[in-house]
Amino acid sequence: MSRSNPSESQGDLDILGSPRALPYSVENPCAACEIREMSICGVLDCEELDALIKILTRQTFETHDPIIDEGESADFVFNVTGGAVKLFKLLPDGRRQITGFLYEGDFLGMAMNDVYSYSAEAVGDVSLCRFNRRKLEGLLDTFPKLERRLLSMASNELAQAQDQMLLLGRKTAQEKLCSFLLSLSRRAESRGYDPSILHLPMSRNDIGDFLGLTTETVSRTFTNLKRDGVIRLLEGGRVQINDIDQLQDMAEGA
Amino acid sequence: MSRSNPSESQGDLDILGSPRALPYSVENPCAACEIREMSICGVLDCEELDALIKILTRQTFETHDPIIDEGESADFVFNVTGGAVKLFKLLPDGRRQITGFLYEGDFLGMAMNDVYSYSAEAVGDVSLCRFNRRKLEGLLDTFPKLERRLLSMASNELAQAQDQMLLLGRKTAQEKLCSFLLSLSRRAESRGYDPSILHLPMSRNDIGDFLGLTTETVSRTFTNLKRDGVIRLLEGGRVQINDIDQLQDMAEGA
DNA sequence: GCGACAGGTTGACCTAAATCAACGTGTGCA
DNA sequence: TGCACACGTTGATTTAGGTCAACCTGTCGC
Repeated sequence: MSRSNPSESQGDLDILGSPRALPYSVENPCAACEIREMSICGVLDCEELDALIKILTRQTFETHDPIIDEGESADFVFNVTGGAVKLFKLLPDGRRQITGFLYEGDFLGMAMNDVYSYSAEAVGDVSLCRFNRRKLEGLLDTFPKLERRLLSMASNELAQAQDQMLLLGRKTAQEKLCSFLLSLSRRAESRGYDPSILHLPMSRNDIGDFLGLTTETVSRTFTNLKRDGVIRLLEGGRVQINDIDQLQDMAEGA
Repeated sequence: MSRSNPSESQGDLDILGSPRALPYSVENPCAACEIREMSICGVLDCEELDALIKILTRQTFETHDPIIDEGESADFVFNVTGGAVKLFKLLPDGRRQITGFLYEGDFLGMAMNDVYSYSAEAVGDVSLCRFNRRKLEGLLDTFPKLERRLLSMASNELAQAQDQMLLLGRKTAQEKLCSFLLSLSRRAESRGYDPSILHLPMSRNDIGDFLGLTTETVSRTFTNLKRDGVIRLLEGGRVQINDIDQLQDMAEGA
């Protein structure tokens, strides 16, 4: 797929409803959306979803496709429905800081003014729901609980950002990598997956740019953790954690 | 003043109103509050402020007084009305990351769940308005514009946090310090002060813990900037910026 | 008036992580 | 079939910033 032309399909053309009489209108794919409960849409009920779907477009992206570019007019916000997305900021000479990875259910577009304050790119195959930002803001007046949900998401993101500052400013390479693996483990657990088997769709370079390290240091630190029996590298970019409590201690230098 | 007993005065006992017939109720000190416009209270009008003042307590603190402690039950949120506050997180071995400095007009308590996710301490003399969190949350239903304001503040804080991640993860000591001075300059300008004269109420050690550096490196970097004619150190912990454009370039490695 | 102490600066030296470099390995395309 | 390229690993060397130590200044309490 071309970088400049991700596939789009208008939500209201994308009729996937089953013939059974669902409690939702069959024209609304949101009703059947598997990740709805963990995303912003989770606070809305059936008829409210109809309002949401009118302002939504579905999109898909492949590895390295740009999703938004820092500095562009911030006309859209997104809901990740599948795959992983990286958010990053660049310095003029090309140094890059990844400020976060988003996975299914995550909302993209929280921290922004008129213009995107960071860029976003697909890590592997990604599917999104795209919303016109002005129209979504209009819905906030109609559905106060949507606003409440956004506020609580922003609050969580802020707490996460503070943890990341502690990591970037004060942790060693090993503590950084352990913290990263631990956060993936916690996320897996909260989504009902096995917390000891992690999927790492991103490259070593991406991990480095997230943790404030180089590719080489990330690779060496993985090797050390493997050697010390803390983790095992499985095929397919997966990692097995042998002792989560130990990892927790190592993440805090305890 | 004792660390454990900051002075308190109930807002509704603190009658400061002038005898003139103000458009506000004279019993409400918020009406005359100089920093109201830049804080959350700025969105409320006179009678709405009356609801706010019922749930507010004024407090003052001195240097090094703790204001909140990470892990404590998050029962209160605060509005800084004077002085500076530092927010920080600690690792078990004492390493510290300051995640932000708050000044007058700033809101303290955005990113939190049941429990404070960071600590806060006074930098110099501080005055605050303290709100019962549950009661303030109750007001959000009554005044939707208060909620909108909080969301936009959270959004700004998030953007700031992302800038700080770029700084901590990818900038050199000199770029870090220049970025810090530049952000103080921008804040001064936005508040109507001279952007080339900065007040630094915090210690070199605090600056180091904010920028992910040691005291010594901060001190040496100040010396270098002075030597290169970028800044001048004035008495009273103030700093004069000689060329803001140059500082801007140095902050981004351009 | 002075002794203790906190904060700041500077110097000498050290080290964690960066840089530079070589080399695998897998995958997709000619 | 093979070769170009992206990605990962490992080794040798460098370096930015940390650590350790000395010293200076101002100030606060006695």
